[in-house]
Amino acid sequence: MENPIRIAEVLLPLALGQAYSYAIPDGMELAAGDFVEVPLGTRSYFGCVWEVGQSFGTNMKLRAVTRKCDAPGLSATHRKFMEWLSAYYLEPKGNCLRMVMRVPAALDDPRMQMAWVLGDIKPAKLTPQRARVLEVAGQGFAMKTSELAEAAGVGASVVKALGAQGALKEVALPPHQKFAAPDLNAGGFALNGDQQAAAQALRQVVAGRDGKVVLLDGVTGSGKTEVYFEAMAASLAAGRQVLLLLPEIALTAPFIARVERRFGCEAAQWHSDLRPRERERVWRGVASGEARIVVGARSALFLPWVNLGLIVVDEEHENAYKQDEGVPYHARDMAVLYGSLGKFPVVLSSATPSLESLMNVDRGRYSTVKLKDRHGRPELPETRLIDMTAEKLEPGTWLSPQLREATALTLQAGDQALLFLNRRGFAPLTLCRACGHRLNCPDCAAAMVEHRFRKILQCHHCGHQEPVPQACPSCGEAGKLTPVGPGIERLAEEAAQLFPEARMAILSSDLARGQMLRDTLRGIEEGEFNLILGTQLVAKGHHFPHLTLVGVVDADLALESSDPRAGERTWALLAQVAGRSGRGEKPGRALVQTYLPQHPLMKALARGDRDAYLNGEKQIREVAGLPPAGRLAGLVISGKDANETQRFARDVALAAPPAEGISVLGPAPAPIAMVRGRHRMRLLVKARRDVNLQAFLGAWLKDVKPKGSLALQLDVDPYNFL
DNA sequence: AGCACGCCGACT
DNA sequence: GTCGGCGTGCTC
Repeated sequence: MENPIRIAEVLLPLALGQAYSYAIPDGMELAAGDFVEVPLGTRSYFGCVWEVGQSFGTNMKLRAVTRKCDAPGLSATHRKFMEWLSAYYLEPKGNCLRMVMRVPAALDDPRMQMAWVLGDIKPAKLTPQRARVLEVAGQGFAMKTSELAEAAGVGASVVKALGAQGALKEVALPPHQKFAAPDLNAGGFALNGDQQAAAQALRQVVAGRDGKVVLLDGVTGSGKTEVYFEAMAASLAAGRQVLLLLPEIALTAPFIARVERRFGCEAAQWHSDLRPRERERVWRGVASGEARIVVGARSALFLPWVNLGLIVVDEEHENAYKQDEGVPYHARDMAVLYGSLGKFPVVLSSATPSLESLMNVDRGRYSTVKLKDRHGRPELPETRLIDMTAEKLEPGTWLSPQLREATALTLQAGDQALLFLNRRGFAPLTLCRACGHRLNCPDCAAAMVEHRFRKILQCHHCGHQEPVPQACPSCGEAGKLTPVGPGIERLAEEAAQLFPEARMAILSSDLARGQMLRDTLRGIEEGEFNLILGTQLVAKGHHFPHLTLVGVVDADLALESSDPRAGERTWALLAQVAGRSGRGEKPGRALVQTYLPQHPLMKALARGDRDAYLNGEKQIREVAGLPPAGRLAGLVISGKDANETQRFARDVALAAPPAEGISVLGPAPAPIAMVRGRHRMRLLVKARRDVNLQAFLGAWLKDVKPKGSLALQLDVDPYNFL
């Protein structure tokens, strides 16, 4: 009998469904969770030990683990989380692990990390690429080869060549700055009675350490933030890490400052546009347990937590929690799953909770804590519908006389008014009046949207842009192209004519970003502007204390989608926008322009009756077997050739095994039938809640192999019907 | 994800 | 006749 060989089952961050076996060399101690370096094919990869075992002389000759990384290993809970994630979304385990291992530099030995700064010598030949590298290096940050190359938009060889010439100098990176421990007494808030009771309830849940989920349900201005801060404090006091998830983190500087004031320490931030060095610092800080508070976007869930004690999901109803590329996961659902695996609580916070969460409360799976407005105001300000079917508007105008008059009076009174239209650009559609031709994206089945401020036509699906043509590209007639329908820029034109004296601010994601956006928001808060025009951006939690009138220009926009959650989303959006008004001293009101004044959603909105709307919506979903009463999975089949794509989609549909409680609908052209030159067909799987949807999908799709340009994308619990 | 191995068009 | 295009499939 030969000696047993010790074997490490190593999962690699690649699209692989299972771990690969490697021999553990003599003298190396490995445990499950450890990060290691292993050879694969001709290259070397970092991976994670999934299991260790031994084997008695098999005939398979194994390659050996090269190195054990210094980084702390992945916890058993986190590995279990990856297993569940993989099983739930039917995604290869390696792809799930990849979301954890997106920071390869964090696995390198920190002592070995070298970086470049500007050298003393000028390069012999100054090519444009080299100039860009030197410009980036001249900013004074020491950067690693790959970082510098990426920042300058050149290959790594350019950097290395400059290094060899002495134009760049190699230096050892300074150690990362440490994350300080929180000071829980740094900045407490005075809580009112309601808040104290709510905070106490959350503290008890945190003390329970058993994966409970609490829905914190209260309108804007009820102080949910201060309440969940107390839950975070309780978890921190117990020595654990806390994660605060936000739907998007681009605009949250003031919010982060608030977190840091409360806890007297730096909050680690995690989002997609962190600099590589900071990304590495946060990853290491979380892995070592030193970073105690992380405020992050959805992907922060996959940081290598060692001691996570609480996740707070702020604005839990937000669609931004759903990832649609790569592994299509929902961060709110995965936070709940992680909590149950790690036996720690999860707090879901919202002024307009998702039907999913409310139904989980009904079923007794979640508990709920409700907060009333601190100033005794009703949930929604006084809201009135404007029946647009009865209005006779001049062509090319979108503001009804009622809304115009109300806006004028508001401005006269020295107050602020907000006109909300959830559509970017000038006009969503451009037609030729001579021949009827419609300006479409060359690569997508979608109209080009005119952006007049930037003087371009842009496709909102692939980003393609071109200048606005003078003549129709189809019939050649000049001056006959006509914008059709309103966007926020066109509304701004109308408003500027109606209210020439107004100090107008326009808030749209493609017009204002970064510092400019922050300046505009501050200007609004300080009363510098009195007429605000905005898209979705204005619904997102900004505080506009002088706002007394909100006008919704087209309340029906979001309802037109084929998505089963269209109504729910419309409600959340309209309630949040309407709720912007009357947050200061003076009461506010909302005027809502709609062509569907008899729609149950509009009628409930006018009465400020959230429960009536939600109950109606729940019934609709129950009857139709739609989420959360039933379950869905979406399949998008795409390919370069229309016929081939259709045929494959039909074959896939026919291959579906019959199953009790499950129906496969389609194939039908996807709502956007072509994107980036790829034709798209869609299948929808509808399942009863009590059947195993994953087992069905797994059995169905295990033998389906898209060939050539064909691709199949599975989306369990789809949210965005594209 | 890479990277090698494969089979069809424009070149010395 | 080769060089190389990138489609397909494998990596412990």
